Amino acid sequence: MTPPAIIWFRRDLRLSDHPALLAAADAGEVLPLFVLDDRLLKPSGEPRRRFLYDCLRALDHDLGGRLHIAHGDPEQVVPQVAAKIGAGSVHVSADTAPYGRERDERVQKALGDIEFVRTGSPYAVTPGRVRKQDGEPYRVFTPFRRAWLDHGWRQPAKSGVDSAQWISLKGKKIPAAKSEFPAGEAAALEAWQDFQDGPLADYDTGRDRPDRAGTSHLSAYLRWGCVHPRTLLADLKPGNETFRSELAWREFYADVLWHQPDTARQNYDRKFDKFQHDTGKTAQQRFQAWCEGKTGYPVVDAGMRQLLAENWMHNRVRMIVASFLVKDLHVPWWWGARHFMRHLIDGDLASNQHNWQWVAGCGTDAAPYFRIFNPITQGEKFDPNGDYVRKYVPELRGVQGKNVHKLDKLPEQYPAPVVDHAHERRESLDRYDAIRT
DNA sequence: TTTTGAGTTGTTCGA
DNA sequence: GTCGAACAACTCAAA
Repeated sequence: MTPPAIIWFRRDLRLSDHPALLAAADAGEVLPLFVLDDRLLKPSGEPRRRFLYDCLRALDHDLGGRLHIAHGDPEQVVPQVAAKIGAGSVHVSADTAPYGRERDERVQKALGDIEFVRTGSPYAVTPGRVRKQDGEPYRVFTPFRRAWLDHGWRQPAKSGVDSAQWISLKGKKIPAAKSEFPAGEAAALEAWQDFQDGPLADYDTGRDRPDRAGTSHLSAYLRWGCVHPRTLLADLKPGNETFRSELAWREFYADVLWHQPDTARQNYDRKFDKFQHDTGKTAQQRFQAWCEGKTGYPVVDAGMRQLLAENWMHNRVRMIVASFLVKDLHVPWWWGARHFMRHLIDGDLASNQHNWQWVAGCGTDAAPYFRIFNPITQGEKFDPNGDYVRKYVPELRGVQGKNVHKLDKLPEQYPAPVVDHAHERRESLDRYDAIRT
C-alpha cells in the first residue's frame, strides 16, 4: 500500500487547476495541510491576515472540513505531521519569494527521507525560466514579455481529486476573521466571470478610471492562489492584450525578485543608493499626512483613504499617491512600500516593491527620470467628474463636479496642500540630476 | 563587436 | 481646448 501524501498549501488556496495537488493525489491518499507561520503572519498586516483566514475557511469548506491547520515553524511542523500519518511525500507549489525559498530549503532538509516535491508555482511561467539568449535575466519589461509569450505555459489542469482520497487529522481552528472581500476559490472565479462579462471589453481605457469598476479586482485572489493566472490566460481572447500584459508584469516582477531577492529592500539600480531623501521631522509629519489622506491634494487623499477604508486601492491611484510620496515629499520609496504592505489586502512583495521602485525611478524601467505625476492633472484626467474624490473625502462632498480638483475651490475644513507641487517637482529633478553618472 | 531601435502608465510649453 | 514637440540622453536587447 502506498503511503499517504501531504499537500502543503501556501499561496495556492484552490482545488482546481492545481498541478501539485494532482501530483500528490497521484500517489494515493492525501492530507491537506496549512501551516500558520508567525514569521509570515506577523508582518502581514491585519487586513491580509483576515483575508487569508477567510480563504482558509473557504478551502476547508471545499474540502468537506478536512483541511488540517497547524501553527508553528514549518521546519518543525511539517515533518511532525508527516511522521504522524506516515507520509511518503510532501507536495507543494513552489514559493519563489525570498522567505519562501529559504524556508522550503530548511523544510526539505528537515524532512530527511520523506520526499519534498515542487510542482508548478503561482505563475504561468516559473520565475527564472525566461532568459535572454546569453542566459541572463531580462531587465526590461517588453522584451521579457515577448520571450515569456514565446516560452508559453501548459493548459489548465482539468481533473480534480476524488473525495474518497482525502484524509483528515484533528488540528487547530482557523482564527476568526471577516474580510471586506469575499474570499476563496469560488469568489475568485465569480470575480473573473464578472470581469469578463463586463469591464474586460473596455479594459484599455476603463482600467484607468478609479471612479468606475474598470479593473479586474483579482489581485487578492492571485496573491493567495485562489485562482491561477494560467486559468485566466486560457480564457483570454485575441483582443485582451492589455490585460494579458498586466499578468505579464506580475510575472516579470516575480522573475526580477527571484534573480535578485535583495531588491525587496534595496534599490534595483544601485546608483540610487546615493539619492538624497528627506527623513527628518518634517518629512515624518508629511509622511503621516500622506498615510492619513490629509495632504491637501484631493486625488491623493482619496486614494489613501480608500486604502484605509477598503484595504485596496485602484491601480492608477496607487501610481499617483506613490509618485506624490516619492517625488513631492522626497520620502524613501520603502516607507511607502511598507505602508502599502501593511494595509493592502493584495500586498505581494514582488509586485509591490518593484512597482514602488518603478515609480521612484530606481527600478527596472530605463525610461526618463523626469516622469513625475502631476496630482492635479492626473485627478482631472482620470476622475473627470470628481466622483472618486467625493466618495472617499467627505469634506469635499459639497464641491460640485470637477471643481474638487481645483485647489482654490476647496472648503476651509479641507487640509491646505502640504507642499507646492511645482516647487517639489523642480526639487526632485535637481536631486535626480545629482546622481546622474 | 558594433550598431540600431526601443523603452507602461508623463508634463509642460507654445502654437 | 487641443496638439505636437521637447524634455535629455541612458540602458537594454538583439541583429
